[in-house]
Amino acid sequence: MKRITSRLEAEELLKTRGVQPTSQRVEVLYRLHASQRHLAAEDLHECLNEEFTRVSRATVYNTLNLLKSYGLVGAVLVDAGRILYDANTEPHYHMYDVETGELTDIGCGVLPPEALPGIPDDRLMCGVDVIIKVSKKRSEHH
Amino acid sequence: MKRITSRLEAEELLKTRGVQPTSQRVEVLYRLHASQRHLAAEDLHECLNEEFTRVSRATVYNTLNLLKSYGLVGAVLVDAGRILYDANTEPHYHMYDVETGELTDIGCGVLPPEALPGIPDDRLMCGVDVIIKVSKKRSEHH
DNA sequence: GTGCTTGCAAATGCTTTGCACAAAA
DNA sequence: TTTTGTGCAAAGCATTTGCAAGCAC
Repeated sequence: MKRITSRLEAEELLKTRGVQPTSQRVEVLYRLHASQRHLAAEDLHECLNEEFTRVSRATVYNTLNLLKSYGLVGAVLVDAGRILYDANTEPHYHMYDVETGELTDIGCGVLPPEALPGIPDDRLMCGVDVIIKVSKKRSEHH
Repeated sequence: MKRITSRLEAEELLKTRGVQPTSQRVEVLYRLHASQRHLAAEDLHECLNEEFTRVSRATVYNTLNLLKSYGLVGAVLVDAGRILYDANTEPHYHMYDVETGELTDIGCGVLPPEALPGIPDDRLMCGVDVIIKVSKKRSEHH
């Protein structure tokens, strides 16, 4: 995937998609790419206000929703009530470590999304979310 | 999949798994199977109190968590902050209609979970959640 | 000046928790 | 009697929303 490495690139990307590149949007998009990880809105809010920047919580949430609606970021659901955002917008899968909470990308090379089973003719696939849950040892009750 | 069709069967199932079959647990498990759909805790709470039964909200939530921890029900995340429960505990995928919110099971016949890509040697796969998002028409910005 | 953006604080919505009461082992 | 389960109301948390102030074109 093409990862953004500067604020300038982020700005360019926003422009080419017709999104007004405000400083907050540039910053959110840039930081998500820079982090190389999957971040919750709250993580981003913290990390943005650590340094110079000052972006409100509401703007972080709104910006992430906006970016998502333009397909500029991806969203992953692992826990209920917690959205993780992903700079990688190409089709791919996720590996979620149940014990550590670690979330890693897995390329979908060997298993392209088109290979997935039976979508009705009158529907268009508009995304596939795959989360492979793993752990070090099998969890068994008692 | 083996679908439970009576409260007696639900009770038996709980017993065989070592879960004390209280009337509330039997009822929750039975109703989830009977509904043939994916239900949120809130849906179940409503549907349980429509008829004779009287089960508190907390008990519905606690019971669903308990059943899930015993692998007796499955949980599906489509929206953030909303867990849908699934009587079908066999490996399978889900088709989620982005427009209607409809969630349908898809068998994983043509694509067994074991076929999924690169899980590290030191990890055991303990589940795969696949959600295929579909819509009638492709959503595009402007 | 008009229209989009931002920030704050309040509201929302789903889920969890603490604690007292009830039931079962 | 000791353990386990239930119900209520309150708390928790992530996210959304309403509205006023700020910017940009």
